[in-house]
Amino acid sequence: MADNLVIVESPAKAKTIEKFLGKDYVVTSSRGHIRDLPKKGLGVDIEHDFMPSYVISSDKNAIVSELRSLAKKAKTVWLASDEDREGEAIAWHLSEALGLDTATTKRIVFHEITKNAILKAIETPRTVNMNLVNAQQARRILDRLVGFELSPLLWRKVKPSLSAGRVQSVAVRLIVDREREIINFKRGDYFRVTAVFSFTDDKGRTHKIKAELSDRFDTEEEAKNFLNICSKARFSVGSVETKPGRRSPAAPFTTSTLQQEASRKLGFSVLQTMALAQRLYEAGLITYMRTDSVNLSVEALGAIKDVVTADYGKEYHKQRNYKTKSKGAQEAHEAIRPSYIDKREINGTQQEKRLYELIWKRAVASQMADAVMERTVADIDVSGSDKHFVAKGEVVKFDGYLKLYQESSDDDESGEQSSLLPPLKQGDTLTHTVIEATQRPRQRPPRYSEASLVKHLEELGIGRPSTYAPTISTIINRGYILKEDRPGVKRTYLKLVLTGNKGERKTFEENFGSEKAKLFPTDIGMLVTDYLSSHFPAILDYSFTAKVEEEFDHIAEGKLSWQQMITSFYAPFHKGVESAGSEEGGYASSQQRLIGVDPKSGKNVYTRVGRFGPMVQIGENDDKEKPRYASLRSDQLTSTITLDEALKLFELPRTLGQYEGKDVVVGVGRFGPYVRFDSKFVSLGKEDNPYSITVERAIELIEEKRRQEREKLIKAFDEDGGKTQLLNGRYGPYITRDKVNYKIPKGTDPATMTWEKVEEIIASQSDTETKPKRKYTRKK
DNA sequence: CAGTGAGCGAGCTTCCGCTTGACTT
Repeated sequence: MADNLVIVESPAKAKTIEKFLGKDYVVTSSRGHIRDLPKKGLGVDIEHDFMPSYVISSDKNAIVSELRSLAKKAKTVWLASDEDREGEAIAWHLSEALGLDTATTKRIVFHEITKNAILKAIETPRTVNMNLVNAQQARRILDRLVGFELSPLLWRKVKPSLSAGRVQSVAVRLIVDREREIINFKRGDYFRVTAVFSFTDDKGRTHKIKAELSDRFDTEEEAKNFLNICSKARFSVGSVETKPGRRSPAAPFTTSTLQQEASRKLGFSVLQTMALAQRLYEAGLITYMRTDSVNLSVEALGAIKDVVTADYGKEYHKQRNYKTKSKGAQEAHEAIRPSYIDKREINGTQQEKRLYELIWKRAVASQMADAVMERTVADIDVSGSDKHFVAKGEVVKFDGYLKLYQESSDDDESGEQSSLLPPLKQGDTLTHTVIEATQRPRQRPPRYSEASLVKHLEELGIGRPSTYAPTISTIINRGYILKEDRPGVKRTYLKLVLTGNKGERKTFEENFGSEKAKLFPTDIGMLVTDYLSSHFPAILDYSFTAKVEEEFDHIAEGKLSWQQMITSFYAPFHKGVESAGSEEGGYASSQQRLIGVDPKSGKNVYTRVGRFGPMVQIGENDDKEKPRYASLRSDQLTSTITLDEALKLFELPRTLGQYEGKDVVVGVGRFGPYVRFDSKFVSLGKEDNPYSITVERAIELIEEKRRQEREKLIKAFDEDGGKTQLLNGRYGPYITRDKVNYKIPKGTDPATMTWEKVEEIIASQSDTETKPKRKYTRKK
């Protein structure tokens, strides 16, 4: 038996380290935190200095007992969790749970998994730093207090099962604030003027030069006037300026930048990126994927230098050390990079390969030379006008890192690639081939994508690499935001074209404002944000996390006690919760908004978020005749819905016609649009619209459902009078008996299934009573 | 399960941050 037990956080890491350390060391992992506040209840004693009660997490019992027995056998236990606040707390919880003496147990840290780093760490152990642990406790307890006092307030005031927290509530607020900016954005158009000139040089060669007017016009009139001037104008080069330029590569990936680039370049969702990266990590192909560090190990720097020098030459290599810019970074790991730089390609799925390639290129390019260019700007004067055109040219003198990799940006609207300009000099005259004034819409603020939200959260220091993806899932699951595609609208626009001295006015049509996988707030998200912002402005403040982080730092430095910090936070906070809870007037609801008059009844039409969500109402609340109500669709907002859209909601449910002597009715229910026929429901397909669906299509859906029902039963077993059945379900064939379903093991053909085989399957799946079988909870 | 637009019945929901499996009805 080995004398030494080393405990790290991740099993994959344990495997690697064990190889470095040799026979005397057993390396194992805690798999993250092992103890925490209880899942239910506050778990913090408010009356007694906020004393927390920790319990072994339910899914960690087996790991903890295994660690206990290993620890007992070892002479020395080395706590090697990550070098940050959370890692320090894990080390402390481990020593508590394993019955080790915190004051003497060896604590080691390293922020790269290389042999040198590990051996050095073993030579220089310390003990658990309780100041750092206390900073973590303060973080944990503050989050618990905020989350578990605000959430119940929302259950009472808005809706059950909602949640609020230091991170998620601010994330929602970002999206709500952005949507309001978009709603309040003043639409408008401008005219952008572009030109193609032709120029004949000394040697008689003709060149085409693209240029854009330095000013934009607000109205068609102004644009037209300018083109009129152009039709008679002379064009001459006013000035030519050539400047050298440089571009440097981006730092190697952190979690956040990986998520952004994988989203922009590969179209992956944040969740998808993390799942793929996890697989690459577990396969030993990349370093740890949840990191905020841009640092590369000395060994990696050397390996990259070798690759760059061999493949591109010495002049393409430049060693760089990057510094993190993000607030609150804790840098317990390296940047995300390939484990072996010389491994160009990997085996795996297409997606894994693409993500690996991205990581490889980014890491290698980060150690390459700047790209050097020459930028030329020529001003082209227009006689009879004080405005001028600008032509830009750029020549890459040395491509440097661009040979391998170029970072993309969120707003890739820059359009044309600039290229070389012909040799112009001051006073040269040009003739215009064509000049166009194109009507463009003014650009509104962009909606967030998952990745750009992560970027913004990181800039504000809110959330950590391990929580970006789960935070997005949470606010979607709570119904605060939606991730959606929106089709956009048809827009007609003008183009004034001047060819020679002949002017034309043309109309074009384009699809405008379509969105792909963007984040939209729901009415509930907006309501909850407004409610929390008005009652708890400090917590919804974008800088709240940054402020408390400062105090956590003081605790970590031993300058402030965690109880002191929590006490001064909690007193005013809790008072706010109490006073909000005792406020008169039941539920928080949004203001009623009058959107118009119903032409049929002459009554007012209002929108509002009510007890059951966003709705439209025709008629007054205190009318003798009860108002009519309809719920909004999930992609509509009470603040932006138009009268026409609102009235349309009252058209459902509607009867399409008759089939087999019975009514065919279409409506929208809890599970989306449906057709009701003979008291049975059939969901509409994705391509069907309940407002325009024909009776023929509805019948088609009904018949399709009937066919499925007919084919549902594969076999009923006579052995127990048909109680046990083989059925065709949504996920393929399965066995059912007494309302409990059993899956069929892979490689078993359901058609030839025997009674014995069925018994065997049921027996094998019944004794593993790890999780309760599906419960049927019906609300009435 | 397939709208509702209260007023007596239960008990639950929830935070953030560390980490991986178990397991899809």
